[in-house]
Amino acid sequence: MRGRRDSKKQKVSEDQVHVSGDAEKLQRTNQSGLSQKIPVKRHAASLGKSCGVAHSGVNRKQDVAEHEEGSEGDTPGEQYGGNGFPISMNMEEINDSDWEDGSAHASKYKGSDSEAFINGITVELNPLQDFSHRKIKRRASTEDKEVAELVHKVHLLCLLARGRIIDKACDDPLIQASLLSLVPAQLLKLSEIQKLTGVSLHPLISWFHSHFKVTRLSSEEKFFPSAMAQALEAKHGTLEEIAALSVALFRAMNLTARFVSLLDVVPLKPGVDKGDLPFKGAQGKAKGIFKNPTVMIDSFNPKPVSPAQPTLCSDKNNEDSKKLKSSNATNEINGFQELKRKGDAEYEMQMEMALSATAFEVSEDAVAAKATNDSFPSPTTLGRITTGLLPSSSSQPVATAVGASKIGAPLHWAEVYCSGENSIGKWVHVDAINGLLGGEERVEAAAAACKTSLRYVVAFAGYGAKDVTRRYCRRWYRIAPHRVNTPWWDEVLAPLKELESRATGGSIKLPFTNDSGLHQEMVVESSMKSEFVATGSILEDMELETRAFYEPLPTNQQAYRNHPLYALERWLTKYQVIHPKNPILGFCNGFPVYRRSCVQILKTKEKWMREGLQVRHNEFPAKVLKRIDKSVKEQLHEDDDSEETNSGGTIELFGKWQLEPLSLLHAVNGIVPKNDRGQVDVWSEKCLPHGTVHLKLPRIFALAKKLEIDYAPAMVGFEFRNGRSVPVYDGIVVCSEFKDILLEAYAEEKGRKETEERKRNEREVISRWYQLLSSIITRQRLNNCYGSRQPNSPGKVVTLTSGASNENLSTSQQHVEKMELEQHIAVSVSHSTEEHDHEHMFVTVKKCSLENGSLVTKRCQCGFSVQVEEI
DNA sequence: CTGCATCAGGTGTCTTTGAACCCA
DNA sequence: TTGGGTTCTTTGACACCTGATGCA
Repeated sequence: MRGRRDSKKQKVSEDQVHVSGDAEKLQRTNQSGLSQKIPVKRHAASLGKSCGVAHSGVNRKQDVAEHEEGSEGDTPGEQYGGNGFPISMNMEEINDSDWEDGSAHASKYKGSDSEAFINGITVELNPLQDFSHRKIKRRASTEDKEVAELVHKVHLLCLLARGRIIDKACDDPLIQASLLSLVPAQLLKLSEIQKLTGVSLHPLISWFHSHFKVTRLSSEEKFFPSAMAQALEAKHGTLEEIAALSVALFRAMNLTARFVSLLDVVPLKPGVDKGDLPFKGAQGKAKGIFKNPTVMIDSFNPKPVSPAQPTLCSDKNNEDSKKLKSSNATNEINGFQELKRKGDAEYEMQMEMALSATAFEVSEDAVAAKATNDSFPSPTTLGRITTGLLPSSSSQPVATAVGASKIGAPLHWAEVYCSGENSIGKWVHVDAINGLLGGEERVEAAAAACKTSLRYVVAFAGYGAKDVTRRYCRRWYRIAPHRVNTPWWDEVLAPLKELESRATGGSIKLPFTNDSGLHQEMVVESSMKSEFVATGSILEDMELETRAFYEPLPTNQQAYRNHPLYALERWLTKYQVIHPKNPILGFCNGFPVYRRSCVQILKTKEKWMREGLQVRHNEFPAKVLKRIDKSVKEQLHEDDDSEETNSGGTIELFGKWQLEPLSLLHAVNGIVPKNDRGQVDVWSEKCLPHGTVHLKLPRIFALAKKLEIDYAPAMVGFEFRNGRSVPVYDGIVVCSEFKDILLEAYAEEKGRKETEERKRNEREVISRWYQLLSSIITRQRLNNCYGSRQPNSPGKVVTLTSGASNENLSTSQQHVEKMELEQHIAVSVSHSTEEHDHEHMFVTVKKCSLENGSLVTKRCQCGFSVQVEEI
C-alpha cells in the first residue's frame, strides 16, 4: 500500500510538473518582454477567483475545474478557450494530448496569441524542477502495439533484403578472384583439406585480420558490390564490407561459407528498449532502418585505436585487456570469466540436472567451446575499431551515449562449414574482423555488452537465408518474447531457407588447380546432392532444435512464467495443471521445475463436449474450482438443503488424459434426445445425436409441430444482449428419417405461401384501383353537376394523387397495369369532356367470378369503362 | 547499476440459457 | 386464452500485462 500511495503522490507531482512545464513553454514563447506572472495574476483578479495563482502542492486539476466554473460564459473564459484549446475541451484530454508534446505546441502559442493564452491560465514557475528528466509514461494502446509490430516486421524484411544483397555480392567472381590474388600461396592449400576443421582455418583468418580493417561504421549510400570492391582495394571499410569480404574469400577458396548478420531490428513492443532503436540516434533523420544500425555513432571520438584484438594475435591484447579488467567487472583479460554471482552455482547444478533429465548429452564440442571461451576477448574488446581515417571535422551528429554503447556490437560475421568437425560436420563461427573462431558462445554476451539485443541471427547463402539464432543464444526464453510470431517468420523464411539449403549443401569439391595465378573453381554436382542437401539442412535444424534441450534452467521464478520449455507450478493458471508430475528437471528457489509439455489445460465437461470429447467413466476431476457466482449465492440462500446447489458451487475440471471420443445419444423411434432444457446444443456437427439432422430453415419448427414430428431447437451459441448472454437458436434438430418429409413440406408450404401472398397482393391492387376509379367517377359526376367549366377539369389527365394509388405497385406488372389504366382514364376523361354535358350510362359488358364474389366490367357508350368488384 | 520479487491497476477475454409486454 | 414476437438494457470475473517499488 505504501508503494501505491507513493505512486499517487508522484502523480500529483507530475501534474504540478505539467503546469510548470507549460509555464516553461509560456516563458519560451512569450518573448515580448511580458512578465511571467503578472498577466496570470491579473486574470485571476478579473475572475474574482482565488484559483488564480497556482499554489505549489495544490492539485492543478482542481484549479482548472474552478477556473472553468468561474469563467463559464465569460469573455476571459472564451479567450482561454479560443487561444489555448477549446473551453469545452476536457482537461483530461489536455493533460494527455497537449502537455506531453511540448515542442509541437510551443510554437502554437507564439505571437499575439500567447498573451491571451497566458491570460487564461494560472501557473507558477518552479525553477528547481528539472524538466529534462520529466518522464511521462503512457500505456501502449492496441494500436500502438500493432504499429510497432508492423514496423518491426518491415524492418526485419528490409534487413533480410540487405543481407541477401550482401550475400550476392560475396559471390562476385571478380572480388573473389582479387581476394585470391592477395592470399599467400601457402594459405591456398587450405582448399585441399578434405576434412576441414576450425583449427585449420586459423592461419587464413589471421592473415585476413591483419590485412583488412574496419574504419567506418556506416557505409555511404552506394551500390554494395561497388563499396565492397572499394573496401577490397583500400583494405579497409565498414563492418559489413569487411565481413562480406571474408565470406567472399572463403567462398573463393572453395569453402562453404555463409554471411551471417545479427539483425538489429526495432523493438517488437512499443516503447520497449527505446535506447536500442537503431535509428534513434540519427537525430530524427528518419533513415535509420535502411542503414546500418550503428549509423548514429559515425563521429565518435576519432582517436586512432588499434583494431579488434584477435584471439589469434594475442600479443596485441594485453593493454586493452588491462583496461577491460578495470572497466568490466564481469570480464577478465581474454578470459571473460563470469562473475560468480548468487545463483550461479544453482544455475550450474540445474543445468546438469536438466541435461540428465532430458537425456541429452552435451556434445564434446559444446564442452570444448566452453573451454575455448576463455580465449576470447570481451565484448568491449570486440567493440574496438579503427577510426583514424575519419575526418576530425566531420559534420555528422555527435554520438549519443546510447548510440555509443552500441559500438562494436558483433553485427556481421561468417560461418564456414567444417566437414572435419564432428562426424557429420559443423558450421563454425568465423569472425575474421576480430580474428575470432568458434566464438558463437560469445556473441550473445558481446551483443548485450554493446546494448544490442540478439533476437535474429540470420545466415545468408545462395541468395537465401536461414535463421540460426539458436546457435548464438544460450537463453532462448529471453529472446523469444522479443521476436515476431513464429508462423509469420517461418513463412517469410521458408523460400529463403530452401535457397540457402541448396547453396550450402551437397557439392563435392575437387582439388583445384592454380594455373597462372588464376583460381579455377571446379565444383562437380554429385548425383547424391539432393540427399545431402536434405540431410545437411535437416541435421543443422536438428542441431539448432536440440540446443533448446540443454538450455539452462532460469534461476529466477519470473522467467518460468512464459518459458517455452520449463514451468513452475506457481505460474499455472487456474485452468492448468502439471500432469504427469515427473520428471522434475530441477529446482528454482526450492520449487520443482517441470517440463512445459507437462502443463495440461483443464476444461469442464461441457467444454470438452463442444470439442467432441467426453470424460471417461469413473474419472475424478483433475481440479475443482469454487465458483463464486451471484446466481449460485442466491440459489444457496433459497435452497440450502439441495445437493444440486452444492455441486453447482464448484467447477469440475478435467484434463485431456481423462477423455475419450464423445459417445452421442441415439435417436430412437423418431424421438430426438434432448438436454435438460429440451434442446440440442449444436456447437458443431460433432455434437449432433446419432440419427438426427440439423435443419437451418426459418420457422421450420412450426412445420414440424404441424406435422407432429418430434424436434428440438438447435442452440448454436450465445450472444451478449441486454446485459446478459442469451442463447442463439438456429433451426431445429429432427430425426434423419423426417428430413425429406420436412424439406418437401417446407418447399410446398413455401410455394403455397408465395402463391397466397401473390394473390393477396393482387386483390389489394385491384381493391385500391377500384377505390381510385370510384373517386374519379364521383369527381366527374360532381364536375358535371356543379363545376363543369372549372378551369382545371376539362381535357386534363387525371393524375394519381390518391394516397392508396401509389402503394403496392412495386412490381413491374403492377406498374404496367397502372400505366394502361392511366391511359385509359386519360382517354375516357378527355373523351367525356369533349361531350361536355354527357352523362355516362354504364352497361354491364363483362362479369367474371372471383373467389369471394365477382368482377363486373361496365362500359359507357362514350367508351369510358369501369370495373366493379362485387362481394 | 542491475536484476529480481512483489504488488496493484489497466486491459482484454471469456462467460453464457429472461422477463415483461403486446398482439393476433 | 395462448403462443409468438418484440423490447428492455447494456456483466463481471479473471487472466494477463505492465509499471512502480524495494531489496540484494
